Amino acid sequence: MPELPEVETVRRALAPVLEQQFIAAAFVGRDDLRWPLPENLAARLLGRRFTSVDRRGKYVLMHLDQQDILLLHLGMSGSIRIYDTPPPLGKHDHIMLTIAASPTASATHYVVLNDPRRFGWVDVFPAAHQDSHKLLRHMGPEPLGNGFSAAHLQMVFKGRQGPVKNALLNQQLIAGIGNIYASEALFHAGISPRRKAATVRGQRAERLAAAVVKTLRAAIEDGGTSLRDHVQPGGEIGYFVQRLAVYGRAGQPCQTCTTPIKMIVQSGRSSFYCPRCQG
DNA sequence: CGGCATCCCTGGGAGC
DNA sequence: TGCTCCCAGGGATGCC
Repeated sequence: MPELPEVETVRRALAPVLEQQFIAAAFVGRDDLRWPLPENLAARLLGRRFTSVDRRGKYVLMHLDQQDILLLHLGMSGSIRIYDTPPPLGKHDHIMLTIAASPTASATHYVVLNDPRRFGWVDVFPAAHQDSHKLLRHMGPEPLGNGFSAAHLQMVFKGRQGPVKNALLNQQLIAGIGNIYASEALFHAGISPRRKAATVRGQRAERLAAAVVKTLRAAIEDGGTSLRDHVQPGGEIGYFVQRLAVYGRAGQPCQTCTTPIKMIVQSGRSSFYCPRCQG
């Protein structure tokens, strides 16, 4: 599922359910997802209190008492569901946290991580290590934060001979953009996905930066994009799928000029664009 | 360092 | 209906 907007919908759903609440029970159904889970994960989580729920790129960072962070990445097929009664666990429900107002109070919520392909991952580490964490330390700025601008894009694209589409997917340059929103942002900026990243400067960089921000914000408003796996934690689908201009629309008319949308493969991933508007 | 191919894994849909 | 094949929103890794 999950690019920045989908992960943000997860964060927004989790925050009010978790903050200042305790883990009264923890079920961990296997010892690895993409990588081995932290040893004794269930025991380490039991009795802990959540302080706040943040997001960084495509990661959810759940802050725990004792200055720890519970990190979650949903990979390609992961989803979080929140229930108020104990749900039956399915084959791919790997982790369930029982949430309560105190470690021994009766449950208020059940938070379940489902991930059929198991490309997701989970870690627990001291908050002090966040900046040095292997998976976080090289991540680029948040596109919806203060560190992102056309000037930033131009700077990180400088010298890059590869296509701008690939550069947008590079989490070290900008955090949180995945295959859907890379195509969408490029369409809204009127830039071909094949254009060499280094040539996105000046007005083009301005248009792209603005399109990235606008596209991501609109998708968050709609609860993300549901193609096959993504559901919001309350079970709602993400409605941005109805607003996709090019992604998944090969052969359909461009909404601006009616030219058929084209699909190409770049570094093994599909890209969609209008050959006329994004010449 | 940049760029590309490969790999991890399961399930859904297309095509026969 | 049932089988096979291909594809999928992620990123680490290793090779050139």
